[in-house]
Amino acid sequence: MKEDKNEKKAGLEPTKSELEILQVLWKNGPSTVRFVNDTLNEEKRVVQYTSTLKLMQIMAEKRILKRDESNMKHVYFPAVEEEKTKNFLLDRFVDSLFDGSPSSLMMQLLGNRKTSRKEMEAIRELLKKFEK
Amino acid sequence: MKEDKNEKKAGLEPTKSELEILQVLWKNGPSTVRFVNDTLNEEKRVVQYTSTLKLMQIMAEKRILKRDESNMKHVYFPAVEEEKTKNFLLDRFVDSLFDGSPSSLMMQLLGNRKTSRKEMEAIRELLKKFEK
DNA sequence: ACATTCGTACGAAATATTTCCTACCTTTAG
DNA sequence: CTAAAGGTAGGAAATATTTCGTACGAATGT
Repeated sequence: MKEDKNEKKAGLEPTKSELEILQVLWKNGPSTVRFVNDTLNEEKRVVQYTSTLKLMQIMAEKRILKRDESNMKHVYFPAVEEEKTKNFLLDRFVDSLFDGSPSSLMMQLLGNRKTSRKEMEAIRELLKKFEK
Repeated sequence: MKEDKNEKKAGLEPTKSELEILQVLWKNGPSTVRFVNDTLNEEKRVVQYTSTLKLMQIMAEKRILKRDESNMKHVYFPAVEEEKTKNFLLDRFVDSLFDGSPSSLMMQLLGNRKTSRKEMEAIRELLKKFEK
Protein backbone atom coordinates (compact mmCIF):
# COMPACT_ATOMS: atom_id res chain seq x y z
CA MET A 1 0.00 0.00 0.00
CA LYS A 2 2.11 2.74 -1.25
CA GLU A 3 -0.48 5.41 -1.30
CA ASP A 4 -1.38 5.07 2.32
CA LYS A 5 1.21 7.58 3.30
CA ASN A 6 -0.47 10.19 1.20
CA GLU A 7 -3.89 9.17 2.31
CA LYS A 8 -2.99 9.70 5.91
CA LYS A 9 -1.48 13.09 5.60
CA ALA A 10 -4.30 13.97 3.25
CA GLY A 11 -2.80 17.21 2.17
CA LEU A 12 -1.90 18.50 5.56
CA GLU A 13 1.73 18.86 4.73
CA PRO A 14 1.83 20.86 1.56
CA THR A 15 5.24 21.80 0.27
CA LYS A 16 6.09 25.40 -0.38
CA SER A 17 4.97 25.28 -4.00
CA GLU A 18 1.87 23.35 -3.18
CA LEU A 19 0.95 25.96 -0.67
CA GLU A 20 1.24 28.69 -3.26
CA ILE A 21 -1.22 26.84 -5.41
CA LEU A 22 -3.58 26.24 -2.54
CA GLN A 23 -3.50 29.93 -1.76
CA VAL A 24 -4.60 30.80 -5.25
CA LEU A 25 -7.43 28.31 -5.12
CA TRP A 26 -8.58 29.30 -1.66
CA LYS A 27 -8.62 32.90 -2.70
CA ASN A 28 -10.17 32.57 -6.12
CA GLY A 29 -12.21 29.44 -5.94
CA PRO A 30 -12.10 26.55 -8.41
CA SER A 31 -9.75 27.40 -11.22
CA THR A 32 -8.05 26.07 -14.30
CA VAL A 33 -4.36 25.39 -14.44
CA ARG A 34 -4.04 28.31 -16.80
CA PHE A 35 -5.49 30.69 -14.30
CA VAL A 36 -3.40 29.40 -11.45
CA ASN A 37 -0.25 29.56 -13.51
CA ASP A 38 -0.95 33.09 -14.67
CA THR A 39 -1.61 34.16 -11.12
CA LEU A 40 1.58 32.60 -9.87
CA ASN A 41 3.56 34.30 -12.59
CA GLU A 42 2.04 37.64 -11.77
CA GLU A 43 2.16 37.41 -8.03
CA LYS A 44 5.00 35.08 -7.22
CA ARG A 45 7.55 33.97 -9.74
CA VAL A 46 8.04 32.84 -13.31
CA VAL A 47 7.16 29.26 -13.87
CA GLN A 48 6.27 27.30 -16.98
CA TYR A 49 2.74 26.23 -17.58
CA THR A 50 3.59 22.55 -17.59
CA SER A 51 5.34 22.88 -14.27
CA THR A 52 2.23 24.17 -12.63
CA LEU A 53 0.18 21.59 -14.46
CA LYS A 54 2.39 18.79 -13.24
CA LEU A 55 2.32 20.01 -9.70
CA MET A 56 -1.44 20.29 -9.68
CA GLN A 57 -1.73 16.81 -11.15
CA ILE A 58 0.48 15.50 -8.39
CA MET A 59 -1.57 17.32 -5.82
CA ALA A 60 -4.67 15.74 -7.24
CA GLU A 61 -3.05 12.32 -6.94
CA LYS A 62 -2.18 13.09 -3.36
CA ARG A 63 -5.77 14.18 -2.81
CA ILE A 64 -4.79 17.66 -1.87
CA LEU A 65 -6.85 18.84 -4.80
CA LYS A 66 -9.87 17.50 -6.59
CA ARG A 67 -10.82 18.28 -10.11
CA ASP A 68 -13.71 18.44 -12.47
CA GLU A 69 -12.76 16.70 -15.68
CA SER A 70 -16.08 17.04 -17.43
CA ASN A 71 -14.72 19.80 -19.60
CA MET A 72 -11.49 19.68 -21.45
CA LYS A 73 -10.17 22.47 -19.30
CA HIS A 74 -10.09 20.70 -15.99
CA VAL A 75 -11.15 22.76 -13.06
CA TYR A 76 -9.25 22.18 -9.85
CA PHE A 77 -10.26 22.96 -6.30
CA PRO A 78 -8.84 22.26 -2.85
CA ALA A 79 -9.79 19.05 -1.13
CA VAL A 80 -8.50 20.41 2.13
CA GLU A 81 -10.09 23.09 4.22
CA GLU A 82 -8.30 26.36 4.41
CA GLU A 83 -8.91 26.69 8.13
CA LYS A 84 -7.81 23.19 8.96
CA THR A 85 -4.68 23.40 6.90
CA LYS A 86 -3.67 26.76 8.26
CA ASN A 87 -4.32 25.62 11.78
CA PHE A 88 -2.18 22.60 11.25
CA LEU A 89 0.65 24.60 9.76
CA LEU A 90 0.35 27.21 12.44
CA ASP A 91 0.59 24.59 15.14
CA ARG A 92 3.66 23.13 13.59
CA PHE A 93 5.20 26.51 13.19
CA VAL A 94 4.58 27.40 16.81
CA ASP A 95 5.95 24.07 17.88
CA SER A 96 9.10 24.30 15.88
CA LEU A 97 9.94 27.91 16.50
CA PHE A 98 8.30 28.86 19.73
CA ASP A 99 8.33 25.73 21.79
CA GLY A 100 4.64 25.31 21.32
CA SER A 101 3.93 28.57 23.03
CA PRO A 102 1.58 30.82 21.07
CA SER A 103 2.21 33.66 23.45
CA SER A 104 5.89 33.57 22.58
CA LEU A 105 4.93 33.93 18.97
CA MET A 106 2.71 36.82 19.92
CA MET A 107 5.53 38.54 21.68
CA GLN A 108 7.74 38.16 18.69
CA LEU A 109 4.96 39.48 16.51
CA LEU A 110 4.32 42.49 18.69
CA GLY A 111 7.99 43.19 19.01
CA ASN A 112 8.51 43.00 15.29
CA ARG A 113 9.10 46.46 13.94
CA LYS A 114 7.93 45.36 10.54
CA THR A 115 4.41 45.02 11.82
CA SER A 116 2.67 48.16 10.65
CA ARG A 117 0.86 50.57 12.88
CA LYS A 118 -2.33 49.62 11.17
CA GLU A 119 -1.81 45.96 11.92
CA MET A 120 -0.96 46.74 15.51
CA GLU A 121 -4.25 48.55 15.75
CA ALA A 122 -6.12 45.59 14.33
CA ILE A 123 -4.44 43.33 16.83
CA ARG A 124 -5.37 45.62 19.69
CA GLU A 125 -8.94 45.56 18.50
CA LEU A 126 -8.87 41.82 18.40
CA LEU A 127 -7.55 41.65 21.90
CA LYS A 128 -10.16 43.99 23.16
CA LYS A 129 -12.81 41.71 21.83
CA PHE A 130 -11.21 38.80 23.55
CA GLU A 131 -10.95 40.63 26.79
CA LYS A 132 -14.68 40.89 27.03
CA MET B 1 31.33 32.30 -7.30
CA LYS B 2 29.34 29.44 -6.16
CA GLU B 3 29.25 30.29 -2.50
CA ASP B 4 27.70 33.68 -2.99
CA LYS B 5 24.25 32.25 -2.80
CA ASN B 6 24.93 30.93 0.65
CA GLU B 7 26.68 34.06 1.71
CA LYS B 8 23.69 36.14 0.86
CA LYS B 9 21.12 34.11 2.64
CA ALA B 10 23.55 33.78 5.50
CA GLY B 11 21.50 31.23 7.31
CA LEU B 12 18.23 32.96 7.05
CA GLU B 13 16.56 30.11 5.27
CA PRO B 14 17.28 27.08 7.38
CA THR B 15 15.68 23.85 6.26
CA LYS B 16 13.51 21.90 8.63
CA SER B 17 16.37 19.80 9.95
CA GLU B 18 18.67 22.75 10.20
CA LEU B 19 16.10 24.52 12.26
CA GLU B 20 15.91 21.64 14.68
CA ILE B 21 19.63 21.90 15.22
CA LEU B 22 19.50 25.64 15.63
CA GLN B 23 16.82 25.21 18.26
CA VAL B 24 19.02 22.94 20.30
CA LEU B 25 21.91 25.35 20.09
CA TRP B 26 19.84 28.41 20.88
CA LYS B 27 18.39 26.69 23.85
CA ASN B 28 21.48 25.04 25.23
CA GLY B 29 24.29 27.20 24.03
CA PRO B 30 27.44 26.00 22.27
CA SER B 31 27.39 22.23 22.04
CA THR B 32 29.14 19.23 20.60
CA VAL B 33 27.63 17.16 17.84
CA ARG B 34 27.17 14.38 20.33
CA PHE B 35 25.04 16.53 22.57
CA VAL B 36 22.94 17.85 19.72
CA ASN B 37 22.43 14.38 18.33
CA ASP B 38 21.42 12.97 21.69
CA THR B 39 18.99 15.80 22.21
CA LEU B 40 17.43 15.32 18.81
CA ASN B 41 17.02 11.63 19.45
CA GLU B 42 15.38 12.26 22.77
CA GLU B 43 13.18 15.13 21.77
CA LYS B 44 12.53 14.69 18.10
CA ARG B 45 13.36 11.56 16.19
CA VAL B 46 15.94 8.86 15.74
CA VAL B 47 18.85 9.87 13.64
CA GLN B 48 22.34 8.52 13.29
CA TYR B 49 25.24 10.38 14.76
CA THR B 50 26.95 10.89 11.43
CA SER B 51 23.81 12.33 9.94
CA THR B 52 23.73 15.05 12.52
CA LEU B 53 27.45 15.52 12.16
CA LYS B 54 27.17 15.91 8.43
CA LEU B 55 24.34 18.36 8.69
CA MET B 56 26.18 20.49 11.20
CA GLN B 57 29.25 20.45 9.02
CA ILE B 58 27.18 21.63 6.10
CA MET B 59 25.64 24.32 8.24
CA ALA B 60 29.11 25.44 9.21
CA GLU B 61 30.06 25.64 5.55
CA LYS B 62 26.98 27.68 4.86
CA ARG B 63 27.91 29.92 7.77
CA ILE B 64 24.77 29.13 9.67
CA LEU B 65 26.96 27.77 12.43
CA LYS B 66 30.45 28.50 13.62
CA ARG B 67 32.63 26.13 15.52
CA ASP B 68 35.53 25.98 17.88
CA GLU B 69 37.97 23.41 16.58
CA SER B 70 40.62 23.87 19.20
CA ASN B 71 39.58 20.66 20.90
CA MET B 72 39.02 17.41 19.17
CA LYS B 73 35.39 17.56 20.10
CA HIS B 74 34.38 20.54 18.05
CA VAL B 75 31.97 22.87 19.70
CA TYR B 76 29.35 24.39 17.48
CA PHE B 77 27.27 27.52 17.97
CA PRO B 78 24.84 29.53 15.88
CA ALA B 79 26.19 32.25 13.66
CA VAL B 80 22.72 33.64 13.26
CA GLU B 81 20.74 35.47 15.87
CA GLU B 82 17.73 33.70 17.24
CA GLU B 83 15.60 36.83 17.15
CA LYS B 84 16.56 37.77 13.63
CA THR B 85 16.02 34.32 12.28
CA LYS B 86 12.70 33.86 13.96
CA ASN B 87 11.55 37.24 12.81
CA PHE B 88 12.50 36.43 9.29
CA LEU B 89 10.72 33.10 9.36
CA LEU B 90 7.72 34.61 11.04
CA ASP B 91 7.45 37.26 8.37
CA ARG B 92 7.63 34.69 5.66
CA PHE B 93 5.07 32.55 7.38
CA VAL B 94 2.67 35.44 7.76
CA ASP B 95 3.21 36.40 4.16
CA SER B 96 2.63 32.99 2.77
CA LEU B 97 -0.31 31.95 4.91
CA PHE B 98 -1.96 35.13 6.04
CA ASP B 99 -1.42 37.56 3.24
CA GLY B 100 1.07 39.45 5.29
CA SER B 101 -1.49 40.25 7.92
CA PRO B 102 -0.33 39.49 11.46
CA SER B 103 -3.78 40.17 12.82
CA SER B 104 -5.16 37.40 10.63
CA LEU B 105 -2.63 35.07 12.15
CA MET B 106 -3.69 36.25 15.57
CA MET B 107 -7.29 35.51 14.83
CA GLN B 108 -6.42 32.04 13.71
CA LEU B 109 -4.34 31.62 16.82
CA LEU B 110 -7.06 32.78 19.15
CA GLY B 111 -9.65 30.72 17.38
CA ASN B 112 -7.52 27.62 17.58
CA ARG B 113 -8.98 25.28 20.11
CA LYS B 114 -5.61 23.68 20.61
CA THR B 115 -4.35 26.79 22.32
CA SER B 116 -4.49 25.97 26.00
CA ARG B 117 -6.29 28.04 28.57
CA LYS B 118 -2.97 28.80 30.13
CA GLU B 119 -1.61 30.16 26.89
CA MET B 120 -4.74 32.18 26.34
CA GLU B 121 -4.15 33.74 29.72
CA ALA B 122 -0.57 34.55 28.84
CA ILE B 123 -1.73 36.17 25.63
CA ARG B 124 -4.30 38.22 27.45
CA GLU B 125 -1.62 39.40 29.83
CA LEU B 126 0.54 40.35 26.91
CA LEU B 127 -2.24 42.32 25.38
CA LYS B 128 -2.98 44.13 28.56
CA LYS B 129 0.59 45.29 28.65
CA PHE B 130 0.31 46.51 25.14
CA GLU B 131 -2.88 48.32 25.80
CA LYS B 132 -1.15 50.59 28.25
C1' DA C 1 -9.00 21.77 -44.79
C1' DC C 2 -5.03 23.28 -42.37
C1' DA C 3 -2.18 25.78 -39.36
C1' DT C 4 -2.05 27.63 -34.93
C1' DT C 5 -3.24 27.74 -30.33
C1' DC C 6 -4.32 25.62 -26.10
C1' DG C 7 -5.14 21.68 -23.40
C1' DT C 8 -3.57 17.06 -20.89
C1' DA C 9 -0.33 13.23 -19.79
C1' DC C 10 3.87 11.51 -18.69
C1' DG C 11 8.77 10.73 -18.24
C1' DA C 12 12.85 12.38 -16.95
C1' DA C 13 16.13 15.69 -15.51
C1' DA C 14 17.60 19.15 -12.19
C1' DT C 15 17.71 20.56 -7.37
C1' DA C 16 17.40 20.37 -2.65
C1' DT C 17 17.57 17.88 1.40
C1' DT C 18 18.63 14.11 4.32
C1' DT C 19 20.80 9.94 5.61
C1' DC C 20 24.42 6.91 6.38
C1' DC C 21 28.68 4.06 5.14
C1' DT C 22 33.57 3.91 5.19
C1' DA C 23 38.09 5.39 6.32
C1' DC C 24 40.96 6.96 9.46
C1' DC C 25 42.65 9.39 13.69
C1' DT C 26 42.65 10.20 18.87
C1' DT C 27 41.54 9.01 23.44
C1' DT C 28 40.62 5.77 27.05
C1' DA C 29 40.35 1.45 29.68
C1' DG C 30 42.61 -2.66 30.72
C1' DC D 1 50.71 -2.04 24.23
C1' DT D 2 46.28 -3.07 22.44
C1' DA D 3 41.46 -3.12 21.98
C1' DA D 4 37.42 -0.55 22.23
C1' DA D 5 35.08 3.66 22.12
C1' DG D 6 34.33 7.92 20.24
C1' DG D 7 35.77 11.75 17.01
C1' DT D 8 35.98 13.99 12.16
C1' DA D 9 35.85 14.05 7.04
C1' DG D 10 33.94 12.99 2.85
C1' DG D 11 31.56 10.48 -0.69
C1' DA D 12 27.62 8.43 -2.14
C1' DA D 13 23.05 6.98 -1.91
C1' DA D 14 18.23 7.75 -0.80
C1' DT D 15 14.36 11.01 -0.73
C1' DA D 16 11.78 14.85 -1.64
C1' DT D 17 10.67 18.54 -4.47
C1' DT D 18 10.53 21.19 -8.58
C1' DT D 19 11.04 22.03 -13.34
C1' DC D 20 10.38 21.26 -18.00
C1' DG D 21 10.56 18.77 -22.69
C1' DT D 22 7.98 15.95 -25.74
C1' DA D 23 3.95 13.80 -27.54
C1' DC D 24 -0.34 14.20 -28.90
C1' DG D 25 -5.48 15.38 -29.04
C1' DA D 26 -9.12 19.08 -29.23
C1' DA D 27 -10.57 23.66 -30.38
C1' DT D 28 -10.18 27.77 -33.10
C1' DG D 29 -9.37 31.05 -36.87
C1' DT D 30 -8.68 31.65 -41.72
